Order: sequence, then structure tokens, then C-alpha cells
Amino acid sequence: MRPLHPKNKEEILAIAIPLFAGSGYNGVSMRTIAKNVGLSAAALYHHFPDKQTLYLSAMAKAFVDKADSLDKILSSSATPEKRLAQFITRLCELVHKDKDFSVLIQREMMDGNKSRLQLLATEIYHDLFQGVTELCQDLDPQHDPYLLAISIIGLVMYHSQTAAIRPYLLHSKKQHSDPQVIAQHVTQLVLQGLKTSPAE
Amino acid sequence: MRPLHPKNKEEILAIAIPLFAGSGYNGVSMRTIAKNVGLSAAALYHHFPDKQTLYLSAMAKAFVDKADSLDKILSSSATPEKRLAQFITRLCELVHKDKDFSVLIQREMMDGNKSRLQLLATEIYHDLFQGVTELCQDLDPQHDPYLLAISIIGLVMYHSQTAAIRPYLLHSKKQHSDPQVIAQHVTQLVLQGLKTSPAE
DNA sequence: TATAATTAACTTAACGTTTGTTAATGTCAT
DNA sequence: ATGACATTAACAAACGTTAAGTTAATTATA
Repeated sequence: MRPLHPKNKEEILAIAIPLFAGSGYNGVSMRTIAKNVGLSAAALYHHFPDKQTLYLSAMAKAFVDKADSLDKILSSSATPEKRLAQFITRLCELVHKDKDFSVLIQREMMDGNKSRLQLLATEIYHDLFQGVTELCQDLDPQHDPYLLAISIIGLVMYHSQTAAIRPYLLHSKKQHSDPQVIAQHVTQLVLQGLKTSPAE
Repeated sequence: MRPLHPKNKEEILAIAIPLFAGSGYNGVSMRTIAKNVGLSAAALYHHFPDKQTLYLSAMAKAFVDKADSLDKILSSSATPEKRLAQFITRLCELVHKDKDFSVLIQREMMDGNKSRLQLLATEIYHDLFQGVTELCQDLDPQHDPYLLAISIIGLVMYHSQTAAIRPYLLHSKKQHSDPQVIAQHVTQLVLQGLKTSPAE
């Protein structure tokens, strides 16, 4: 029987992405993906030559267009402080809306071999990191822009990645998962640290 | 033949820990562990009833005594600022010396099911997080201590976790992996943000 | 103190299952 | 009729795990 709704690659990848994000490469079998898609495992090989290619395609799809909107903010003509605030807010929204994004990046950084890390660095991180580094130099030439760039990105990412364990920690409140609340906290931390107001 | 140097559980776990850190639970087979230890796979079942138990034992060993030295700093009588600086420095040293530590925690946060997350939260994070939260309240009651605690821990952890991809990023220098450099950067960022000096 | 029983620490061989993957085949729109 | 998209069946390899056997040290017994 010919299927009523033949699956294309994009549909398969859209289903595979959260699976890989949730259980990692080794934790997701071709049969698991197939079952979720509504196909036999063998049918997947009509769309992808092997599992590795399917996985890399899923990664590419998960990352595409993510960096673009951030790059626009970074290269705008606003003041450095405003660019920083906008960038942090946008990144917070992004990782909140697409929860697989930061998890997949994190998994790649831990699991990836050299060539995959290089791919991640050039394809995803290069422009983004370059932009943040330049922003950091505009913000304060005194600081090491490299360390500062990692700190800014890391702050946002870490708040997103700890979401799973948060319910089991004390004093956890709903607002702590609100991207706007996190964005405001991170922005203030980066710009002013703990000194709530210089006027005090 | 009875072996000349019989392996005990601790030896097996010491070898299993970096394997699990490097490839995750599903990425490490009993046969792989056995080969690295110098035993047959079946011999591992003489020491541990199953893979899950071996893994959880490895996690316990990797985490034990890690939180203790940090708790001491947090409960000292120094000023909040000094306690913060000491805590960050100690945590930086710790994740730099034992690179498996933060990776294993990160993997648990991503892979762990509910019961394992709860275990991680109560066994590892509870006292530590509680201490950092209280320190944050001492530092500045204005800030949300919960968000600030995650930010502080996250800053240190993220610098450690991005070590693998760092060689593939531009402007990377050796000093950016130096725990003392990172500690100083993070401390200054938390205390003062970008404002290099109020006297300027 | 000599000897028998027990135990700790392994081995090889095999089990049933799951894995990624392929082969052979079928169905339907163009 | 051809080609795109699917199926079921099967493959070899790797998986976690178990069974049975071997050896040497320890412990109990006479």
C-alpha cells in the first residue's frame, strides 16, 4: 500500500530532533525513530543512508536559522548596552522556545569527536561568538572579551539546561523559568554585577 | 588461575568514571569497561549486580567529598565578598582538577530520569545550593538569591564544559583554561559586572 | 597440624535481545 | 512501465547478563 501521507526528510528530522535531545545519539535507535514517525525502520534508509547522516541532518536542522536572528542584533547600530540587553533577551527567548537547541549543543560539546566539534565551532559558534566577542570589546575594552563572551552565553544556556533539575531544588519558583525574568537577571548581572545601583 | 592483583570495586569504578564521562551511559558497554580494567565482562558481575548499579556507584564515587570542601568555605565567618571569591576559586580548581565531575553532573541533568534527578538534587546539590543561596542573600538581599546562585555555579561550570570546543574557536589562549584566571574573571563579573572600577 | 570445606576472583561459553543495516518485494501515482 | 515510498524478513554484530568451571587463598574441622 502506498502511504496516504508520504513522509519527507524534514518531517522525520522534526521528530528525531527531540528524541536525540532527550536521550542522545546512542540512546535513540533507528526503530525508535521509525516508530515515532510512523514508519518501519527500513523505510528510514530510503531517506537517509545511515544513522549518522540522519543524526547530522537533524543537528543541522536544529541549528539552522538560530544564529541568524542573533547576528542581526549583534550587528545593529544601537549602543553596546542595548545590544547586550537585546542579545541576552533574544537568546533567552530562543532557548526557552526551542528547548532542544541548547541541549543538543551541550551534547555535541560532550560527545562530539574532533571533526564534529570543528563543524559545530565553524557552523554555529563562529559568527555568533565573533559577534559577542566584538560586543564585549565595545562594552568594556578592559575585560578579556573571550572570557566575557563565554560567560554571557554560558549564563543563558546554563539557566536553560538546569531546568530539568530545578523542580527538585528548594526555593524554586515558576518565574525562574520565565525567559524575560532570566534575561533581566543576566543582563543586570553582566552590566552591574551585584552593585544594585551606583547611586546607593 | 587466581589473579595476582585482584581488582576491587574502587579500582573498577576509578576506570569506569572517565569512560562514562566521555561517552555516557549508553556509550560505554560492560565489555568496554572490562577491557579497560583488564577483566572479562562476566567478572564485573562478581563486583556489581548489573550495569545500572555499577554506573550509580561510579557516580557516587565521582561526587563524594566534592561538596564537602565547598561547604566549609560557604559556612566560614569571612565577609560575604571573600566567601564568594574563595568559593568560586575553589570550584574552579575543583572542576579543573577533576574534569569528569562537571561533565557527569551535566549528563545526569540531561539523561537522568526523575528519581535520578531527585537523587542528584538531594545528594549533591542540596547543601551546596543552599549554601550558595544563603551567601547570595548575604551579598545582596535585593537580588533573587535563587537566580544568582544558579548563575554563579553556572558560570564556573560552563567555562569548564566549553573546554573541548575552545581550541576550535578564534582568540582562544592557554590562559582561558587557567582556573585562577577564570576564577578571577567570574568573581569580578559577579561582584562588579562590567564596571571595572567605581572610582573611574 | 594436616586436611577438608568454603569462599573470592576470575575464566570461557553461551543465552536471548537489540542494534544498524540490507535484500527482496509490494503498491501506487505519474 | 518506471520510480518513489513503503513493507516484511533477515543478517551479523554488539548488547546485558547468566551458567558452569577453575584456581588459589582462607577458614573450619578433626
